[in-house]
Amino acid sequence: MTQSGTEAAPRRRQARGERRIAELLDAAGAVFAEFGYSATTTNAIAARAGVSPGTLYQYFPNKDAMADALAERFAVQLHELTQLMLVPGLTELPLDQLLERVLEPLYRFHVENPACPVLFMGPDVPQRLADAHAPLHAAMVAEVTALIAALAPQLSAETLNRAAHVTAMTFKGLLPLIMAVTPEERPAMHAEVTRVFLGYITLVIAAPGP
Amino acid sequence: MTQSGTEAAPRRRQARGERRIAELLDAAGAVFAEFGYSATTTNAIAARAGVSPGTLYQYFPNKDAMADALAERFAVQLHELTQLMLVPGLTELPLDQLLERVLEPLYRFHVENPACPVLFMGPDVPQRLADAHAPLHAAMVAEVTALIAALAPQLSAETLNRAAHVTAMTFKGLLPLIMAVTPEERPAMHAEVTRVFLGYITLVIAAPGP
DNA sequence: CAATAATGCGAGTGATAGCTCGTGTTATCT
DNA sequence: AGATAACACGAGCTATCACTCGCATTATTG
Repeated sequence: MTQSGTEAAPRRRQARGERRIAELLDAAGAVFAEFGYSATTTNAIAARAGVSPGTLYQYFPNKDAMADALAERFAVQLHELTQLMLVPGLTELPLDQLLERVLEPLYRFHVENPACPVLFMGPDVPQRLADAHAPLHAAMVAEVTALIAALAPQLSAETLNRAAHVTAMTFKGLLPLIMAVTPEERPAMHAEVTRVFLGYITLVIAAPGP
Repeated sequence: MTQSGTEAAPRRRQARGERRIAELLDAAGAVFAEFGYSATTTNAIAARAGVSPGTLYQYFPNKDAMADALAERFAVQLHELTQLMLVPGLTELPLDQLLERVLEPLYRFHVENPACPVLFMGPDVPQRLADAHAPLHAAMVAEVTALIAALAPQLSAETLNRAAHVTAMTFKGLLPLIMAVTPEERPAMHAEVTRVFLGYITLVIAAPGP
């Protein structure tokens, strides 16, 4: 007990270490996206990052911690993206333009980060990771609920909530389709997918109140 | 070479063996649905079926073969289901009734067979299994294409095809939502999900021709 | 320029899971 | 009944993978 017995080691991190962490997370994202969670080996992540397994374990205590850190990074980025989307007057726009504004950045983010859906929606992620995703999903549903509520004030809270859930899951379900097509086909597919939301939300708005 | 050198062993299977195979596939379905493909252990499947690992390997050469056999069983059942759905005069029905007729059996099948989406859509299934799924998906898209074509004859083949793909993926994406809710909530969720298709197909039909 | 600490390596270790094999049991055939 | 073959067992083999450890290298501190 030289200074403070219970306190953890200070571990002053150098700039090189921070870079390594980012590189390792990038590599983990690439490998998770390609093979899924369970089938991804830590040695493969280390190799993809161009470092040895030992180096990986200097920065992350285990495989789960890598997934957690990556998921946390995605959660932060998605939160920032959402804040940018929700500009005042958004609900004043025509529905098709509103949808375009909301959906386009989300599509782009997931296309650029294919590991995100793997970690948040994969069937073989550890339970704790799925739990960590719950608040993020809940926040997304809450945003959608607020949007639909502004467009269809006559609906009950329960109806709104169900519509928001369905909207969110429709988005998640159609993501693979957008990610799968070639970049040339993407705009057309993107437009077609947006029409799913246009059709559904139109119906929701037109529904009679309680 | 007692009888025929190249011919494989005849292996006359007893009724008990057939039952075991079915039990093992049922158990595999339950465990795959619960843990995903990679995280499922063959010992867990054997334990769930109430037999020893050795017995499992008497009927299946390896884990992949189990998934293949299970997927094949699903494919056959889905094909039969589809044939039952496509009765003459189906496209004469009002759109909401048509959708109900088509979607309800599909929902029920997947709720009763949760391993089906895991094997056909999971991110960690072996490549060969994903390939095996391609023709099934293509058949489904072809059926949907034919249905939409009957409803909207003015559309080009390319437009029809894209709409069918989007419809199929929307279905796949919304499946987890239906499977996740409690049986009491299921009818309401079911109806809400059907509205997604109603809204989208309405838009597709209303689109101008080329 | 030491001294100290962070970074980096990669062969090696322990545990896990797919799979085997020798043996025993049950069913079918003559 | 006896012979043959399918069925069943479960301890154990082997390959794989998450993870470790001792040591070398590079950066920061005084």
